[in-house]
Amino acid sequence: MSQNENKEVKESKNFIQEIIEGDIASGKHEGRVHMRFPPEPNGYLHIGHAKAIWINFETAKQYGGKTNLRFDDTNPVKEDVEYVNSIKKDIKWLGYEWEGEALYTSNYFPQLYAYAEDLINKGLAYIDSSSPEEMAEMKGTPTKPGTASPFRDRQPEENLELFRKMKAGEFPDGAMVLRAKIDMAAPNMLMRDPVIYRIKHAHHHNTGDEWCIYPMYDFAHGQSDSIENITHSCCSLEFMHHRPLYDWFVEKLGIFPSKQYEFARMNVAYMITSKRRLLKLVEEGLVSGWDDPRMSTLSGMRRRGYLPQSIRRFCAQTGVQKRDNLQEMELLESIIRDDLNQVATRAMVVMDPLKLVITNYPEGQVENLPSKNNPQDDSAGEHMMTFSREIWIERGDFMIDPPKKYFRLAPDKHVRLKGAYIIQAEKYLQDEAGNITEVHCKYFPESKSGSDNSGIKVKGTMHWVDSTSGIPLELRLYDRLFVDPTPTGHEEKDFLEFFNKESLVVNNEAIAEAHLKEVGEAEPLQFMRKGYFIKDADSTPDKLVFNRTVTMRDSWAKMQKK
RNA sequence: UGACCCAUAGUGUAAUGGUAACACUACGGUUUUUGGUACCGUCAUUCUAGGUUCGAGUCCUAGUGGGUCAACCA
Repeated sequence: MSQNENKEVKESKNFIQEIIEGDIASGKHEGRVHMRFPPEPNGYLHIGHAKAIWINFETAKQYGGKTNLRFDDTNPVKEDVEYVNSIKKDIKWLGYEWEGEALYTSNYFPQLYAYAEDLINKGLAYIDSSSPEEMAEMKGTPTKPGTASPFRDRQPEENLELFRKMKAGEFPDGAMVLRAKIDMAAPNMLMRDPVIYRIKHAHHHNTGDEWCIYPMYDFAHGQSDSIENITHSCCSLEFMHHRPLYDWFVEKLGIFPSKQYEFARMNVAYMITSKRRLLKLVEEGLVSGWDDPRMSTLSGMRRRGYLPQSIRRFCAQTGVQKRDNLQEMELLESIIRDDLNQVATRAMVVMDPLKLVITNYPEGQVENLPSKNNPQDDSAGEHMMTFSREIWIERGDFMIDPPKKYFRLAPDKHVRLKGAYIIQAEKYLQDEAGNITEVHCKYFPESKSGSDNSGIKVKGTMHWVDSTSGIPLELRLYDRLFVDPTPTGHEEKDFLEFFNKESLVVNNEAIAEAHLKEVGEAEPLQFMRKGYFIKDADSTPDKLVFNRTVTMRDSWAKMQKK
């Protein structure tokens, strides 16, 4: 756990913690706390899942409890081992360890089948041979009660026989279903005799071809919680209406009484988490894949250079409650910058190079200057940079006719080259089009960084790269994927209309100090005055590629806009 | 024209019947060899109307507003 996580101790309790503390106080389950994270292996984990993972694992940990990882794999046509593996990888990356081995709802199919027969024998479930259309018709509407299926009064013996034949594979998909017999007039639509088993002659990623009938979510989830002796089953708000059903099965089956609690899922501005829409971005080639650094997936954020502890801190700071919420990106970015600031190795990279000649620096001379790896942390050490007569500076750092409060280089102005000398601009060269091609300066030898006795005071300090050792770079500059905070919140418009065409800008002009040749793939970097970056796996020995994680805060740019 | 859930600064989260707090954002300032970092300051009488109480953001009632529910998905 990071320093930053520890320094933000939260004393106030969320509603789930209060429930748990109440349960512990009353001696429920002997004070045991056992939770679970139950993803369906049908896609990649995203920022919304991170919140659910955080709630379950952190809360259990806080009360000395355990958290299971259970793959809720009751629908064979949607699921795949590829997703199982990526989900495990992402949870570990986030920094969590589940209790024992990963579990699968599909491993409980025999038990769930037995529960179903039990319900049939108790006269609480029946085989309905109606078509899906007929069933929908008889379901009613929220304001109009449903009507009973003509098969609702089938006797247990017949139901059992049909159910066994279903299991034996004697019927085609869709021929019939098993329904719980509850109340066709219930105000809660889910209590109007929900389907609990359906026929699917499909290959399952875990059970293969062993089964051709599969339980529905409602007949699997609560029971699986119960089988695992889960004490607190936390899920998002949209499952609220399922709770009465969850409790009904627990009661009628007489099994361990797990309890379900619902929290509001976390929404983040400018991000989408709908699997369908994320897939569309991938399919239409608007992003490079599920791990594109702009994606809200954990794999995308990892590649972007977000630290797992930053995501954890974000989850902690956004809280747990039952109201709809839209978190601002500014909070996430502020946390990411804060964490990266502590650990990122500093380097100098010029993104838009302009040649600068130091006219009074001896031709052919090259000196080595030390550069701190991290001013926040002396133990991070330092590395060497070369300095010579010709260096690269940022084009935006020189102006012929600067505005007020411009602290950078301009004719006759002084400025410090970070870690090197103070220079003063003397003249500049232009091409026919009027573009500045070169700036000529003089330097003050006695102003050397660390031993400055020049007495010159400067307002600005600039980054630079030496021409004798600088290396070319590819920079991938990422921005938010959408130009609207809620791209899916406009009924009239498709979310793709809000796609940010500038969400990726590739820069192939950048020149970096040679030290970057030595950095590893997971090493967070700060390109001074430019932002935080991370080396991308697309890098080759000839061409290093870096992803921009987040820009620096830039109060000058903000001032300029006004 | 049903049921259920929700309502506190721009955003998000606290305040457990007793002085509305914290973070982010925004704005202003100090420090600084990153216009970064760090630090200081400014910004709400809690959706509305009644009620209970010595006292209500908190409890009750009624409105208003938002969300969710009619897959052989999870």
